[in-house]
Amino acid sequence: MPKKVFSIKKSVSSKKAPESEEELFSEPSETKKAVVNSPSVVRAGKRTPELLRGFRDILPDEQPYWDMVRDATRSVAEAYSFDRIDLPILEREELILRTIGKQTDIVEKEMYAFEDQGGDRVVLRPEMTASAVRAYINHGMLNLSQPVKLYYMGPNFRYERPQAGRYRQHHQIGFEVMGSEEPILDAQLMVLTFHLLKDLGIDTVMHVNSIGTLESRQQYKTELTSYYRSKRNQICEDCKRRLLKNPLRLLDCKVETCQPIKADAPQILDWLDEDSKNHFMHVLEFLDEAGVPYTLDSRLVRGLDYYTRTVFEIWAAADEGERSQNSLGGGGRYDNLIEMLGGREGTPACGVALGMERIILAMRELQVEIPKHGADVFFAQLGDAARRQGLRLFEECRRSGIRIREAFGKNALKTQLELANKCAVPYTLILGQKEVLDGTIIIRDMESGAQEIADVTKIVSLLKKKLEPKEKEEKS
RNA sequence: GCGGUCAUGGUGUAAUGGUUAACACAGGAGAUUGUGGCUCUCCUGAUCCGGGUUCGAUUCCCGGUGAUCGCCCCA
Repeated sequence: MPKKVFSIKKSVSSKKAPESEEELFSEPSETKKAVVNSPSVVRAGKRTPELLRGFRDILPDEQPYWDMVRDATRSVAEAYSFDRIDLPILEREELILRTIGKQTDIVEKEMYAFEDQGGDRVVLRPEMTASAVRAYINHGMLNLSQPVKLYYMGPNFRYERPQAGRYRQHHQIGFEVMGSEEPILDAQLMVLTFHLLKDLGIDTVMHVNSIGTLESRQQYKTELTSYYRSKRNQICEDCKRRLLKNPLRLLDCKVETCQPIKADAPQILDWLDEDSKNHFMHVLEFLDEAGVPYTLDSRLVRGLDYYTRTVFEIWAAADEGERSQNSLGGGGRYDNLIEMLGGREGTPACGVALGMERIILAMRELQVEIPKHGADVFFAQLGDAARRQGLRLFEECRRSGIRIREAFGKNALKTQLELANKCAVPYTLILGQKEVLDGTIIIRDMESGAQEIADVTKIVSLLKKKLEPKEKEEKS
């Protein structure tokens, strides 16, 4: 339930009697006058609504980073034979409840869930694996050649306390492989993740673990729980809670006093069933072969209930050893999920999800160079006649592949040349009244300042000729 | 959800219980209405919101909101 209906309310004193808001919207002329005369209320009407907490605008400045991440993702996905899928942002609440596990924080307190006008319980998706699996089942993808490999990018929503690299709306990149339990596929996910991030200038280390099947994990949980029960009076409050709610999370505790207890706790690897153990060993072998740096992390568990066997997290190598909170991504195998959602029984799958904001944060910290979109030519115009021709001339250039910039919004030639300078173009075209009458145009070499007058009808081919040698230089 | 720190133009900083809240960058206009990279002039533009203390609050106090860090959790 939304707590506040009108954002205006914030600017009006929230402590005033509730009538004050009534006054704003109701008629009585005397009180209305009084209210309108009060400066704070007058301003309140004009106040710009603020961004919702944990939400943000991605401004033009930052877009080059996003473009770079998206481009790299597409190219890696294509290379590894993943097909793009776009999934809806709104899903049935049931889908998420059956997927993530009702006990998790995500479901218990972080979901944007509500009833729509038709009475359906819906949620803004908190993650995308559930949707991908649903789509796999809905569209009968089990009839395709297996495994089905899908990738996607898009926003997710979690009502959490915002922090650096953590937002209520955040974006994820995901890769899912459905319909095969070959350990090489688990490894491939990690390999492609490693290389994707490397392409983006981030060196990473994979943290890997196996949490076995549901059955073997259950046995381990029992063991772990009884171990911690015996130490119950020595552990922190959070751990006491975890003990009841989510025992595997005990292994995540960072409290000093819990560390020795944690160190002696039973290890999940000792409780794996034979098949899982085998599977895991193969995964590690493949990783070794692929040269992906990883560390075995027997305390890595992952938050979502649907994981089985392989689980992993990706950390920036620069963050190793530091207590940076944010992994760049994580994933694992979910061999039961497809069946749990009504798909064919025993259909195995695995996947990985990466946080785009976190990737970009890491890129900024590492000062990764962003490729700039250069320009070849700037078009400067003077006077109405020139502008009229300008639109057509501009389009002609664009069509023939010349990267051209303009500033039709400016009049002064001086200003336009300043902008041309900022664009770092080698040439500027100057079209004024005189040139329009003569059917000519000026080409200015921005480096030397030399100008020549050209026939306006031949300008495109002339420019291309001038630009050619420069392109060759750039390539060599 | 809990705890710490913080909040001044678009950005980065300064200052103050008392007249026009300063500076840099960015933005806009201009330096004989047709020429950039240097320079100069002018302009736009801010004390997060609400309440309290006070003759007077941007400054002090309280509350809210937001950001940030840690915890929880997670991408």
